[in-house]
Order: sequence, then structure tokens, then C-alpha cells
Amino acid sequence: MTGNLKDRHFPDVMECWARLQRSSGAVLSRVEVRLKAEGFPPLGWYDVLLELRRADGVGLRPVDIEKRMLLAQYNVSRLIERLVGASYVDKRRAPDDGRGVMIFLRPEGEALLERMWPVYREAVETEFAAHLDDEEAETLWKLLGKLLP
Amino acid sequence: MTGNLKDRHFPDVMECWARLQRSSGAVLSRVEVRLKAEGFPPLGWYDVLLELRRADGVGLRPVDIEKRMLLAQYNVSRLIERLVGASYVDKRRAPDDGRGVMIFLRPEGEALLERMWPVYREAVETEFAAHLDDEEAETLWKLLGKLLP
DNA sequence: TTAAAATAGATGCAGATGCATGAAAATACA
DNA sequence: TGTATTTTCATGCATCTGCATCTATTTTAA
Repeated sequence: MTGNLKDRHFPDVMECWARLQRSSGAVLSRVEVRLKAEGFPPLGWYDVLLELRRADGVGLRPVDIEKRMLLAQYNVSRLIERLVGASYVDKRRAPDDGRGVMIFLRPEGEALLERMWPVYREAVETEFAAHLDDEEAETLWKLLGKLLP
Repeated sequence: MTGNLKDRHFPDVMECWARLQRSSGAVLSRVEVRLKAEGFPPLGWYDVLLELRRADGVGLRPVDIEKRMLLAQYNVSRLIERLVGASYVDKRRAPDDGRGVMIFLRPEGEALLERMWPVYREAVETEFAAHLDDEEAETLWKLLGKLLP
């Protein structure tokens, strides 16, 4: 059933697709396991805090975070809710837009980034990077870029 | 902070890692949206039914499904529970192992595979394969293989 | 053979996600 | 200007996932 129509693709488009999902999922779960084992929150927390640090004190709108992280709107809303609850970020009314809010990184959030970083980097190094040399990583990076929106 | 230690990697291991997660997640969600729009269940259902069809009438143990799909044990257990509830599979006691069960594909499950397949293939073609030529797909396939367990 | 360890699977509970929808403000445009 | 549309964010509800743990059975090994 798989590959009987216009089988012009190598080795089979569906195989390649399945491998993308399996391999990225497997590596992600191994990295998450390592972080959890050290008592850290999920990677999504790190990613949001990192985006905020890149914003460099200016603060971000949830809608910006949503676009940068490719997350659903309600997902961002609740992730921020948890980050506020854990005192890693502040949420204030947006000064120039009555509908919106602005999210700011707190020192506690910055500290969490600092503490997570070495564990995170080590995990990605071991579970991901160790399997590829520089040239392979570069090629992978370029190919994956073609899949981005 | 990102890339200050032994920056021998291109362009940055963390960038490559992030792109793997972003791109695979983005493509997956677009494919799932298409399936849902046609009224179909999540991809995980399809994947289990497909594994069962590949088993060709013999049936599979949940533990086999777990290993093939790289899912957590409780996740498989509950996915099967839903598939049984929806009458897509049967669950019987394993004849040779009193602890276990055997899962069998029912005709209704086979029919679901048939109905989902064209939509699924079209979605993967559009959201994934259309962005890569054959050679690129082959290269990607090989690189991703290095990340598998 | 019998006790300890490992394996297969289920499940209660808490937390997270997806969906649909709501409220409030901004923008478009007639 | 005034109304319709769009944008921003929150939330009730159902479903799904993760964790820890439980039972039952099989395997190991003393």
C-alpha cells in the first residue's frame, strides 16, 4: 500500500517522513529525560525564557512568542501562566495595546536558564550532536531549513 | 551563552537541534490538521493499525508496538484501549504468556487505514515531500538514521 | 524447588493539550 | 463616523500524557 503510486521517490517519501518523526521524537524524549532527572522543568519553559532573554529586557508579547516557537495560542497562554506562577517571568499590560500583555524575564528566570544550560547542552551533545560530524550537521541544518514555514 | 564552549560545530549544534525540533513539529502539526479536518483520528491510531497490518494477521503484543513506535508503555496501553473501544482492533489473552495480550487488526481497522491513506499521503506529499527533491530526501533519510536508537 | 528479580500490562491521579468560544480592544472600510 | 472584521489573550471542558504504583506471570539463580 505504501509507495504504489508514482514511486519516483527515494527510498519512499513515507519512510523518510516516518524517520523524521521517529528520530526527532526519540532524541527529544532522551533530552527531556535528562533534564527531568536533574529536577528541571520541561524544555518549553527553557525555550520561552531564552526568547525573553534574547529580547534583552524589552519584553515580548505572547503573540511574538507564539510565532517564534510555533506554538498554539492557548498553549502559549498557559505556559506563561505557569511561568508567572513559578516567578520566572512578569506579566504586565501592554502600554500601547489595550488587548495585550507584555512578558518580562525575571532574575529568577535568568538564573534558571543559567542552571539549565550546562545540563541541556550536555544532553544535546550526547543525544544528538555526538551522532553527527560538522559536515553532516551542516547538511542536516540546510535540509531541515527547507521544511520550515 | 549559546556556542561559547568549544565552538567547533557548524553552525551551532544547538541551532541544528532546535531546527530539527521546530521543523519536524511544524510539519507534523500541519499533517495532523489535515487529517483532523477530514474527520480522522490522530496519527498515532494510524501508526498502530499499520504496524498491525504489517504483522499480517498474526497479531502483536503491546510490548512490540511499544518498541516499534518508540512510545511509553502506558501510552500504548491506553492507545490500544481507545482502539478497542472504537472497534478497530481486538484484544485477546496471549496463548503462550499469561501476563500478556495479543492485539489483532479488525476489518474496521483495515477500512480506516484504507480511508485515511489517500489523505495522509497527500498531506505528507504537500507538507513534507514537496520541499525536497529525491536526492535531498535520500540524504536526509541517511542523516536521520544516525540519530535512531 | 523455592525465593528474588524481571517483564507485561493496567490504572489512579495530577498536570498538560486541544477545541471551541468569549471578551476586549484595534483596525478596516463603507 | 459608525459598523464589521480582525487581532490578542483567556478559559471551561474533554481528552491525553506522565508518573508512580499495582497485580500477575515468567525468568533467573541460589
